[in-house]
Amino acid sequence: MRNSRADVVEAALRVLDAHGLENCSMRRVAAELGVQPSALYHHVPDKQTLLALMADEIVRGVAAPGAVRGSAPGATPGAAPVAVRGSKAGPATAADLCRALRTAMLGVRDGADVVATASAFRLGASSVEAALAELVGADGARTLLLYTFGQAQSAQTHRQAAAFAALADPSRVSADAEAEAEADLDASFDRGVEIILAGIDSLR
Amino acid sequence: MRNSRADVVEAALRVLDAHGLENCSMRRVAAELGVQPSALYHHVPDKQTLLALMADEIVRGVAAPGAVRGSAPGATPGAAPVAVRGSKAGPATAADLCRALRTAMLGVRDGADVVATASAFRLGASSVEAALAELVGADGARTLLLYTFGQAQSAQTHRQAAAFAALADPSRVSADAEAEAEADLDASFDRGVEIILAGIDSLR
DNA sequence: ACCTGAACACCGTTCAAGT
DNA sequence: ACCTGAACACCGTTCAAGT
Repeated sequence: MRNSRADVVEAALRVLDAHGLENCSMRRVAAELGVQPSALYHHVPDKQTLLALMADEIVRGVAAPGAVRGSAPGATPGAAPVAVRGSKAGPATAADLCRALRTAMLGVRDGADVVATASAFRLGASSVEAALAELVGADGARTLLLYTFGQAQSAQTHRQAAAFAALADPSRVSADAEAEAEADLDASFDRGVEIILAGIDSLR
Repeated sequence: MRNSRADVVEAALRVLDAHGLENCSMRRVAAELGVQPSALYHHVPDKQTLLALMADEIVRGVAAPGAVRGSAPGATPGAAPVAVRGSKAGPATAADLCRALRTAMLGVRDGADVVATASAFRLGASSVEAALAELVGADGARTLLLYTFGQAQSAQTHRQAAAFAALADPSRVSADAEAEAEADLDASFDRGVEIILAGIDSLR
């Protein structure tokens, strides 16, 4: 047995993070595994399904202080495992969950696009939605979730544009300015979450 | 003079609406115009730019009860012109603007994806953002806008999944059920906007 | 079960050349 | 200015055949 489905998803995430969604082709994933393109179709029916599996992997582990779904204790092979802030079995807040989801999506190149495209209809991030719903109700959960998607996508697109601009003109790009822009994006996200939470409270 | 840049954008939007983003290739757009693929590069530097122009066209006219930017009075050739509700020169509310933006994106197949991908960094929908900011402030505007993006994308993805399911099994799909699902999505969107507006008010 | 090799019908983009 | 024709380096997916 040479490769498993998990190997394929892992390799695909490596290619995604290194080369972006645009260049994350079946052929490149196959090359990453040292295998012919056609071999992938033994593990996965098509590219769309592979993208959905990648999205699941990116988002996996976000909604879980204690009650995870199906992950073996030691084996977390995919993207960086994201811990919910203050995850000492303490009750995570809705804001924590949203931040963790955002961090997970921003942790892989084009991760927000992959998750937004693949997961919105097939659930995917639905364990997060369920956790949020328990804290703030169904409507609030959905609002927070969709805002988080939109903001992550926007932040990631901004990031790429900045990277592209830096490539074209490296004259006046400091690491400081980059970090500052990133901090602005983070702060903007937090303010949005604050607004939504205030709205949920005031309508309760 | 055979074709203008506007002709190319128009043709591309026709192909998009008919065949979806996945099949909206430069070669198909060229075929739609009865021209060789290479001819497009006389009007547009690359596909990414064409997508950005399409996004602008989809969103054009949304933020405009009176003060439009650059559209000649009679000529609106692109996608369906979207009027803001109660657009009798009356002051559009923030909710109206968000609904109009959503309607514009949902009006073209995969429109939300095109706008979200192409416009987030290059502004694009920024005239809408400016109009919203005047009504609810910068943070509120951004929150509403990103929520609207996320919700429209999710709604559109749902729609496609439903269409796909109907193709696979047309046995029990009523037009009623379809309309009902659509109405649910609309209502869910409105509740999200309500929450955000309440949050903006309560933090003011 | 897992993979190779070859093929099919496509892509975006470039570039010389025509009118 | 606008377009053609040909080419280059790619795609996703299928399918017979190997082990």
